[in-house]
Amino acid sequence: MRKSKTSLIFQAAIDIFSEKGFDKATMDDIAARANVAKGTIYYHFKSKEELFLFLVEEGIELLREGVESKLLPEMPPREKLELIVREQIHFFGQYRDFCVILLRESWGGEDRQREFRKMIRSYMLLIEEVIKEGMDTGVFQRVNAEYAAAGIFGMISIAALHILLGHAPYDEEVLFTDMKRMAFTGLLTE
Amino acid sequence: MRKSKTSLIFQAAIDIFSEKGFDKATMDDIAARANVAKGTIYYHFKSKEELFLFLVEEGIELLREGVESKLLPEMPPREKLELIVREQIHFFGQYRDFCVILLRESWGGEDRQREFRKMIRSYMLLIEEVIKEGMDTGVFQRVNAEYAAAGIFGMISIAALHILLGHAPYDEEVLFTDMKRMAFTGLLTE
Amino acid sequence: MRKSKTSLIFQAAIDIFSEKGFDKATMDDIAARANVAKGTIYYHFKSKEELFLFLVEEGIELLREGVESKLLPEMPPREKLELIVREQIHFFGQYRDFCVILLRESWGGEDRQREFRKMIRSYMLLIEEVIKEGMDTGVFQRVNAEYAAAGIFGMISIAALHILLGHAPYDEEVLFTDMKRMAFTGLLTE
Amino acid sequence: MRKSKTSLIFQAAIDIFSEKGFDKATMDDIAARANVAKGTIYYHFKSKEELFLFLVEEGIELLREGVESKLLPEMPPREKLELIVREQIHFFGQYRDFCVILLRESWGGEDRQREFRKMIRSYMLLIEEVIKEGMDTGVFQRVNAEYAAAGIFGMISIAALHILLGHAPYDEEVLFTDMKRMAFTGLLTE
DNA sequence: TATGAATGAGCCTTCATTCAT
DNA sequence: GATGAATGAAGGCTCATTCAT
Repeated sequence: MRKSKTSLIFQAAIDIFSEKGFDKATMDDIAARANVAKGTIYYHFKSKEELFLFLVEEGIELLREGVESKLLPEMPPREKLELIVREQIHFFGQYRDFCVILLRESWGGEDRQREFRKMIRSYMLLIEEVIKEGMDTGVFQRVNAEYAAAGIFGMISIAALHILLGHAPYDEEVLFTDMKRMAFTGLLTE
Repeated sequence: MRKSKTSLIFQAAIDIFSEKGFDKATMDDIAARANVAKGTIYYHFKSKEELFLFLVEEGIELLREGVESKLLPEMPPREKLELIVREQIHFFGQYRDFCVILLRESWGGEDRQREFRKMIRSYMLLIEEVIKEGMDTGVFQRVNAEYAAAGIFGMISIAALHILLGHAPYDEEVLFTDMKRMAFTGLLTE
Repeated sequence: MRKSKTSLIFQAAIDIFSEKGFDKATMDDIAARANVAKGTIYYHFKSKEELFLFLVEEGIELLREGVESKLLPEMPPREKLELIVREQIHFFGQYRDFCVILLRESWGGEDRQREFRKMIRSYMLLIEEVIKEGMDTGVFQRVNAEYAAAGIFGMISIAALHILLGHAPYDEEVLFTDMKRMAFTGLLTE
Repeated sequence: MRKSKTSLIFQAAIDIFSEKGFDKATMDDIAARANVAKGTIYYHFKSKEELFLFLVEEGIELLREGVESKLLPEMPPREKLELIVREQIHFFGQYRDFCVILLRESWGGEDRQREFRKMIRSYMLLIEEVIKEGMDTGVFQRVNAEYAAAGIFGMISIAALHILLGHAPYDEEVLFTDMKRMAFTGLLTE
């Protein structure tokens, strides 16, 4: 038996939570998927809430670190932003279910939701820094960097989910081309 | 007695659903907020699900019609898109709670969620049409209009929500300026 | 408008109660079937219980009076019993739904159920009297007349319902022949 | 702790269901009677319906098997029928509450009721077989065996219940004597 | 470590009954 | 006489959590 119980549960939780969302998912579901007794989950995680929080934390960290590790200091801002766009699109394709969770569970006034937004914010900050750098070096126009970062994150996220949850195949290349164009030059020809 | 029970319930439902989300909201909550007996809700709406669906339908319709009625056929596409950006930003400020609901409950595989995405799609189509018109007349670059529409909708939505749920005041003018710039010319100075 | 509201409700109640039984039937069902407002029922009957009681009373009275009026004093007991058997079989065929109600709602410790059994007992007494008369004149064997009356009532009732609720057609003639034989000579050939 | 929770619940369910009938009985009632939490019932039985079905299944099986196991192939049909009459009377005395349930809940068009009638039919078939055997060997008169079986079952059932729910004591011996006489020779002296 | 039986608070929904019109 | 909107008590069922083993 290679897998520890903890990671079995973790994997099962991702499956179930993304399939059903936080509220509709039950600990029974997760236990069954992980092939452990329900009590065992409580041995490894304090509560449903904690399990969920842990899971989302890991997910966002995966996205943030994945992008951050590829952002080399010497890259020009333009290249950095291009990389972010590409990576986020790729991440959404790869972790579709997690992304559904993220977009679903981050809005509202509960502590958990505030917590999630904080995590997302830590990712947005990456974008924000790049935008600021670009503005400072004169390659980017002057905008409110926070708004712009949120906008770019949202643009990619919603477009990606729109496709992933629709019927069309998820063509990363086309999506990347269009999202890059929108972010860089906008729609106007002139 | 000015207010009909139905509209009392309707208002209370918006409050509660946006505060707690569909699953956590209870019919008791809504009844209490509306100052009616729980049974009264069921006299006017068949179920929690139906009440919710009705509410979201109305909300999206309000957004869509509000925008559509202002889009005059003779406007140039550029002006149309500008109007859309402005209106959507205004709508989010005005119906913050409803918008939280919308962004929260539209992702996932349940029928209800699929239904919501269809409604959102009907709004996105407005944007899509304008983009297509712009591409045809040569003022907009050639992109996948569906992706672009989803992207613009997402950009505005997430940026708006980001502010609305944060601590800063919701400055529509600034947000409008930046979102318009992003949509039209993108970030690059050149 | 020939029909009084009262009788409209009465008819609807028979339909609904026999279709669904006392507990599953709702006042809404009955009101809808009778094409009156729900409040109207309460104008004519004090409660669901009372409506039901009234209805069962009428039904049993119909059976009892129907039989009693045909039992002429000068008939020999044997002929009387034969008539009872025939009439009860006919009644079950004609008022199948009501008979279902009767057999369904008469057993248990509630007041209503006790009341129903009293009504049934008033019918059984007809049978009991005939049996006693037959024993007195020597044409019937000596048995506990009360038990025998209950037995005959049950034999016909259950056999009739068995057929009526099964798939076979309700052949009154065959049933009558067999029930009469069982009651008069039993199964033994000798 | 001798009693398993399951059998505690089972016993409580018999009590409550026979006291109040299927519809009026509540899971709260049963839980209270069994001294378990309501959730515990649902841990052992999927639903109220299933609990009830299980209970009735067991009961009829008890009756059927009890009788069947005593019916030796070499017995003459007359002796077999006598045994059936005796056993059924005994069973009704012993499981009065269950018998109330049975007679109460078997009539109507719901699936559950149809299911119950099927179970009862399996018992009636025992009687039917004996009657057919008797007709074949010439000791019983020729009748519709199905009707006759239903009739005998009903005769005993209703007579037994009539006594059990009345005020008189349940004298099995007298009842047996009379029911046997009715089944074998009928009421006529000649 | 791991289990799974047991718990009980909480939720959606139904429906007999009332009452202002 | 008649209506139907409104009520609120009650019931079936779910599920996160606990705990004895």
